[in-house]
Amino acid sequence: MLTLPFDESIVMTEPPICRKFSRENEEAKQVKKLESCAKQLVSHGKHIRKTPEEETEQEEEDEDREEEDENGCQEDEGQGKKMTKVRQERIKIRRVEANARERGRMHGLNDALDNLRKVVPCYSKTQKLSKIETLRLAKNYIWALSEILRIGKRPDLLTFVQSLCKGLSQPTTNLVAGCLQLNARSFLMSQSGDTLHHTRSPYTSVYPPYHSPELSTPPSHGTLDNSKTMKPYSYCSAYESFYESTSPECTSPQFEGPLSPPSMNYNGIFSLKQEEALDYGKNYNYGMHYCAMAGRGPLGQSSMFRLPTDSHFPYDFHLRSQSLTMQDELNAVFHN
DNA sequence: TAGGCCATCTGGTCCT
DNA sequence: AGGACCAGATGGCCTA
Repeated sequence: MLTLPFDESIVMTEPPICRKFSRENEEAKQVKKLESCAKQLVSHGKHIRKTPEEETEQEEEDEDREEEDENGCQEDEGQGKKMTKVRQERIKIRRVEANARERGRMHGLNDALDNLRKVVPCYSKTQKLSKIETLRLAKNYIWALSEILRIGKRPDLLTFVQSLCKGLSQPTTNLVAGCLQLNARSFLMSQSGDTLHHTRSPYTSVYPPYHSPELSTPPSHGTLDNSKTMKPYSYCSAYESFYESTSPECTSPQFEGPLSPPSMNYNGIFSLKQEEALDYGKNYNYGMHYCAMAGRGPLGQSSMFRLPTDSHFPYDFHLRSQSLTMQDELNAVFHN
């Protein structure tokens, strides 16, 4: 399905993700503490037995093992108390070790999730998608790309975004939308200010890197620059380019700081969640509204989705009057 | 303050 | 026996 070559070893061999938060530092401390505790317990329980009492315990333990071998169920009779003590200690040791392993396993799982976050079309180091939303978005992304391969044709912009956001929570839908838009801005800014004449199709910023000759290699999972390499993901570049020159006041911030997901009117411009797929005729209007507003938000990202549906978009007439031309241009760009 | 998200602990189960 | 995996319980943190 997904033909993008993906070398898991690249992911797996990358250095452990630097844990930035104090809580994680505390966690690391706790891990070390517990591990040292476990080692102490292990060494105490298995190796360091120099006192006569401990040697006695060891002997009794060995005897008990022999007795268990012979009589199976006599462990609690006779010298059961000391045995229980030793066994309880061993059980504690195993429990501590198992806890450490479980922590490590969950950290591995989280690292894998972090890697997954980096390859879905919405990535921020500072505001991560939740685990469940990451999985949902990844599933949608895979599905959408599979559909592209199956159909052999690039879908309509909004159809693609709808696919991405299907089943996501409203905040995540907002986040993805905002992320795409902001990334588009970053992408445009990186084009040396030449926002109207891309040297490559905006599709290269939307679809996986293998669609772009310049990005023909899989994302480098092992570098610290993943956010930069993934930033170009955007489906809105083409739309934005139409407004860039006429909206000098709109300078979307880089998608780095804590991103407060734009509040979105559910019935409004970018209402994607749990709705039936819009037909292509509607897509245009939705796309225009969304992107126009995204570019025109007087307060930047946080306001880009807030206009109610019945409010008059200031450039509505402009859009309508140019709709056909722009649609043609968009089609030319997106269906290159 | 309630709810969401998360990390951790824990016991059970399965596999080697 | 021991490790991996899983799911439930619990408590902390954060945000609306």
